[in-house]
Amino acid sequence: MRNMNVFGALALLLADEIVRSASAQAPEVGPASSALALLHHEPGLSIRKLAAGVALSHAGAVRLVDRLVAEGLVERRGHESDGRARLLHLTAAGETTSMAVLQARNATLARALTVLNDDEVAMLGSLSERMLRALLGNEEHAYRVCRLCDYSSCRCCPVDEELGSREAARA
Amino acid sequence: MRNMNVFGALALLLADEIVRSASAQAPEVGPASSALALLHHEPGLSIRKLAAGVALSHAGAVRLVDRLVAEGLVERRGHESDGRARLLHLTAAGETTSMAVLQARNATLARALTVLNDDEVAMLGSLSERMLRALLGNEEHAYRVCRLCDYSSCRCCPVDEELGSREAARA
DNA sequence: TTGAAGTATATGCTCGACGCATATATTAGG
DNA sequence: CCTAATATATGCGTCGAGCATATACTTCAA
Repeated sequence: MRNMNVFGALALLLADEIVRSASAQAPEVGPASSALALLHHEPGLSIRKLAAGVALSHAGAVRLVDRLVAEGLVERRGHESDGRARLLHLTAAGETTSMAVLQARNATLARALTVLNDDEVAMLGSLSERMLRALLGNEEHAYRVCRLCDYSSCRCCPVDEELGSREAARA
Repeated sequence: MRNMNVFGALALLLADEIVRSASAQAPEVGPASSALALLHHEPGLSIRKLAAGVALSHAGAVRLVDRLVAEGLVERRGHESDGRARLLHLTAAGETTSMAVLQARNATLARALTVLNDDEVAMLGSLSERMLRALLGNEEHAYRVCRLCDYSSCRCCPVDEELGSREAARA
């Protein structure tokens, strides 16, 4: 019970600090930093998917993109075959800001792990991966979970693997 | 690097789910659930301390308490010697709601730990405690970190211990 | 080919939570 | 007592969010 409480408190502390440090690099607090990170990972995202990834209503996502476009960080491009769709892309400035967001998140996590040695980090990673896989929901949920992840440094993302293996299990 | 990413994603997932499940028991989303949990742990809290605990401005905390009072969950009592201060207390209904909030948080955490055996939970707790102590800031920060903790089931709270040992080290 | 239903995005409107600055009440110190 | 400090409350404006609806486009069927 005490272990559970301690772990829960750490999760809250870390998540707060991750979100805080990440959004300090974005033009506004809230979901903007997640949006920039998601667009870095998956350029050409639609508004709908973005809305799911940042846990906003569709209208909220439209307004968020409006603001990011006004800031010069994002641009709406037309879809070549579907005239309704807009492909969201980061501008050069958006890429820079997005990298700063990811960097801030990584620094926060790295700071937390400094008190552990390599073996302990590996152990923590292993335990975390099992919990992560067990708690993972559908694809929309996966978007939200990885909304601030640094994909470029995450080989064999367990979230993707887990979704893939479930898909395979259904066949 | 992969371990770090996985751990960070898990922290985000867990914190989101903890906050979501806890605030589902409160009359509104946002800091209300934290306020109820904090008041359960420390009856007679002042508005100022509450504001720090839920990361709100002073004015925001006043309005939050206004709403909780209107819901019949909290009451403002006068301080016996200081006429300025108000002692915040949970009503009977507030206690009930607060217990539901803590219960929801505990259930979420328990669900995450089901994939680990006892030894692994102990290991996770040990690693978490070291990170928690290292990342802990001042007393206000401690209030925020423990804002959803179930103190009644957390013997020897490492946050209190850590703050105490630092105090002792200064003497 | 045309019309209805479905999908993707955008907007009008309103609400409500928040913060800043300020006001009120009370205490403490000189 | 008078001033400064402390604890709480309020006037006011801002802004992000959601609901409902509008617009644009695609798909499918008759």
